[in-house]
Amino acid sequence: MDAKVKFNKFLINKGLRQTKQRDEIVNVFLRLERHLSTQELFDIVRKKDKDVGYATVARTLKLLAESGLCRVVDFGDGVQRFEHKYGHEHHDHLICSKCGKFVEIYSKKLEKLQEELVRKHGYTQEYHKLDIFGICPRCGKGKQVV
Amino acid sequence: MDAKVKFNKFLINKGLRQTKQRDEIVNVFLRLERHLSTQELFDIVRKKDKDVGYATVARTLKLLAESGLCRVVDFGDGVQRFEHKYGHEHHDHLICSKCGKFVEIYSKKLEKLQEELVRKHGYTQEYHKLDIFGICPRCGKGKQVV
DNA sequence: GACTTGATGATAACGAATATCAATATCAAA
DNA sequence: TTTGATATTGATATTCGTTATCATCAAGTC
Repeated sequence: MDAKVKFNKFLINKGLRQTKQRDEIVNVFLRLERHLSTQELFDIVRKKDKDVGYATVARTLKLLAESGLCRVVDFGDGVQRFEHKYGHEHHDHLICSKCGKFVEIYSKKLEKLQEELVRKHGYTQEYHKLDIFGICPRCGKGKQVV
Repeated sequence: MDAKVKFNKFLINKGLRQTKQRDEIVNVFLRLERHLSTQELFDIVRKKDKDVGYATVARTLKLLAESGLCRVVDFGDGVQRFEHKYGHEHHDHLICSKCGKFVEIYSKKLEKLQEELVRKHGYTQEYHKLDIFGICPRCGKGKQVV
């Protein structure tokens, strides 16, 4: 199912309305394949349409998360960022602590191990969040031979 | 080396001073083997001594983190919490998303796998943070048979 | 004991997320 | 199509944890 369709179904299911602003915001978000903060998305949307407020962008991102189209990522800098989720494989992040550049990482083995650990403690996993911080090749160049 | 001694060495190394307030705050923190927010630690310290301000507790926790005695944990609720690090094995967290109860988890295999992943991308790992959210046995009881 | 300079406490400033509210738009029903 | 109940909106106020400010105080050196 198309992501946009899924969102609209979500709205109807919740008794919410489809509006011009929500359409615009969701369209822009879905088109951009990257992590965005509320402010960043607001700035982009605002360039096309002066009639969209910050609050509406924030509210719509919340709805997008609720609907399963995106998820919140929090690298601990106090800013919530949102990334695509629907139609995207789960992944974790490897973040350069110097320049902030990150890559998405995934390992089936890792996931399985985590699941095992959870079961061992009697928990039922809902989701997890693995952020690895390190130095990227570019930032580490010339620093050491390892 | 005793944790307290290590902290005092850290202070001297940085050209900082040992004060009554820092002593008190560090003592209380080291005695309590649990995660604490600035506010929580402040409340506890304040009960013993009315002459310690919130700002000093916040500043001291920052120093404790810098000195390697504690680390910041952030479960994404907007509050920084601090946990012991010195003399404690590295571990990750398995958190109940219903009641907030958590257990510390550790797996050597998991750590190794992560290290491999990092190397594969040409990064040099500094640290990582794995939080798994799920339902704890108590909260999940009677809900489903799985 | 005096002096240099870091430390302190109270509180202001900050920043992001969220709440508020009057005006407006949606959409189902008439 | 018009209407009306109510969800939505934009601007902004509020909230809340963290951080900065600054006059006063105290640690540690001489």
